[in-house]
Amino acid sequence: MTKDNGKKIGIKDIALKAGVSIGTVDRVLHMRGDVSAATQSRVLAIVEEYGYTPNVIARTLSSKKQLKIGIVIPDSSDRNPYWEMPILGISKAGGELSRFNTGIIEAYFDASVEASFREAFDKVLAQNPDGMVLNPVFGHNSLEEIRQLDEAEIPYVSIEVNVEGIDKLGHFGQDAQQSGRVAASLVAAGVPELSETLIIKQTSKKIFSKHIESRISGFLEYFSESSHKDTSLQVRPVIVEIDLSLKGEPETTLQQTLSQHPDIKAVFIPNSRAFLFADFIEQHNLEGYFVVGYDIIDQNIAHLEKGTIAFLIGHRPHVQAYNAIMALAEHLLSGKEIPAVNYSQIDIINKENITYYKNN
Amino acid sequence: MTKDNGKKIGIKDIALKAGVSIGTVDRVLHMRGDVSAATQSRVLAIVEEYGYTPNVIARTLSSKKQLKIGIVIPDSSDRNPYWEMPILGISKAGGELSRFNTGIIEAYFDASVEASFREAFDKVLAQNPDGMVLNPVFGHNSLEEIRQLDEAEIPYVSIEVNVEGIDKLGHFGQDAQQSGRVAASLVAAGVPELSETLIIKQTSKKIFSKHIESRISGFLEYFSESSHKDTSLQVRPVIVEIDLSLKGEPETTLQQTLSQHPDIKAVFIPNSRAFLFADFIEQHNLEGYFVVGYDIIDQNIAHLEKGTIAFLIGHRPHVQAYNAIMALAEHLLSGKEIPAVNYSQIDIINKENITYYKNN
DNA sequence: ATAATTTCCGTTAACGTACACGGTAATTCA
DNA sequence: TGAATTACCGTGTACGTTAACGGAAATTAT
Repeated sequence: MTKDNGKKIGIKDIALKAGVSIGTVDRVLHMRGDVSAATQSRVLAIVEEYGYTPNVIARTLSSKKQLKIGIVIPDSSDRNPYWEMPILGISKAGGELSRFNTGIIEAYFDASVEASFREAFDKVLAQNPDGMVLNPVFGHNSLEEIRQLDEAEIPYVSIEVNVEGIDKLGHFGQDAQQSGRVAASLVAAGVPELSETLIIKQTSKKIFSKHIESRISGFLEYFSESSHKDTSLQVRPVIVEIDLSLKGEPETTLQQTLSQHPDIKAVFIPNSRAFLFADFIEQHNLEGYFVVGYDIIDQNIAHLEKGTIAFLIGHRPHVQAYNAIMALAEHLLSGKEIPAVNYSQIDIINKENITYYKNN
Repeated sequence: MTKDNGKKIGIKDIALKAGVSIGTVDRVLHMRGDVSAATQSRVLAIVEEYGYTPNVIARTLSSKKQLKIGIVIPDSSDRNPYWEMPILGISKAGGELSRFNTGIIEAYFDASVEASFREAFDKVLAQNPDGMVLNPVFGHNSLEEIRQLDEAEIPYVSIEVNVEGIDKLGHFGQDAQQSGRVAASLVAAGVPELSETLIIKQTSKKIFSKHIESRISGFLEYFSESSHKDTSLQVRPVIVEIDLSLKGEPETTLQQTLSQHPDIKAVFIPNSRAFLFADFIEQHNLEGYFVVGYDIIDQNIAHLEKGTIAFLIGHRPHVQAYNAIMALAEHLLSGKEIPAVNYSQIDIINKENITYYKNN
């Protein structure tokens, strides 16, 4: 299709071939008008034929205005330490992009207060970003804000939460269902005589936590499959919901549940709070629970190293954020397409390989 | 230390502050001489004071000569499909670096023929690379070649095999000992009543396979630790060595070993040939072996999905190659330091999470 | 003392792109 | 028909750096 005779073609070459000046080529390339239909098509034909792509380096050097990428994600100062992770990816991306004269505008919101999302969103939008990265934890409730981007023709990508029906360039997240299956496979391999399995959910009306449900669904799906039918009969999920905002929780519910279900051997916690259960069994000197949780945060790491948690599932939130930003930047800088769905890897982590997952 | 009043300083600003022309600044920056000691120190003082770092973008655009990074690694057309993996990382790095006007010169050698290393090495060296990435599988036997780099003052990094005593900028590899421990931890968790464990080595006199030994060492170490003393008594490693170049192997040795040791439940294969054992037990309709192997190559993936292999350990050879090249490029382009040792993550892979490890 | 070198340094043209600014035709208006 | 638009396009400068070129001053040689 495109001619690939060695060198890549430049705006100057196009001008030469089309018999016009580089100014004219620039005008058609940027659709700034003032070009006759004839020359325009002539230039475009050459662009097409030689597969011209702008030299990002030269463009960066020339362009005085810096590209701005806005980011709206939950605050890590929140009680949930999970939100610290994407920030690492943001810094990394910011560092690499700074030399391309593109800056990052970040604003954080309280994931438990819906109004704070709008606030952070507007704050970023006010600075006229050229593109945005969102973690729309409130899902469809934030549609009104997101629509503004469509109107202003600001391209955006989402991370973590995939909201259907919005006009995003792409989504960067996890395959939650599959990660539940991974957790299940570890339980299946690690607990020889499976009986009751405890699954702990967290009550939270606000946040869009579809992926928590998907993880559980994947977990149960695994055992319901033909190849594990023999074990599935014995899995007997015990699903409890705990409202951490209540005083005395999770103590009360855990104590009650464990005494009522003495056969529980495996515990699956489909969110980043596995350490709470681990804290509990540690304080009560309980043993013999095979605990599988999510996310590489300090509290979980500590228990992994002590052996209270057997496995953690990770999905690289920092890489998700990094990839989202870089993909958006590449799109903005050189028009590269972004795949609709970008799932990150599902990592299996235990005491022995945690070391190399810690700081990146 | 360095002044950070907003804008980053440029060569022009330095010239202004020092009361000289940009030509002079450029001369001291590049140590091209023809500058009096007085002005030189004056310029350097300002460079120091304002923490000047060259603009890589402008440099790339200006510099007519392209940077060349040489790569010498084993050939993937060899019988060992493992060597295909780093190549993926090389292509990725090559793509990203092409816009910085830096090219990659690759040469492959036969990992079973020592002379071929010298050949590939010389081929790359003849093209005067500005830096090199080596996989010195023959270890100290290649010292003679590597010394040439020191003499020619060509910086280099190593991947996979860490040869002591050479003046490399850094090494990109795996913590083989620790990955053996990871394998052991999976066996410990997955096989309830451990007894004899088969460890299969491959005879090979040529290649520098220290890491294979380290993997085994890590594997055994895990069970010998206090916390697993109870099980360790039963692990009883059965280590066999197979020479694949012999006719009838590995069939003969495997058949013999398995019949002699009926108690074997777990099999640890510290190289990428786990699929050979899996092929064997599949053909003979054997069951009940918990197989842990290395490397995400097609043959292993197939068995992972069928269940013949329980777990694979991965260490991202493509990322290693990618990181090595990028670090070297950053060093060459902007003088960034390279850590002495860079270990990649140790991935635990089973049937459920293999999907997202396949194509990257 | 004059010529021939050195030593030291400034000027300038790239690199590929962006964009403001003029300028020349063709067209329309009076 | 002459003036005022409009449509279209070229020129020039800038971005930060590299590096060739050349020129003035200082030094050495004759």
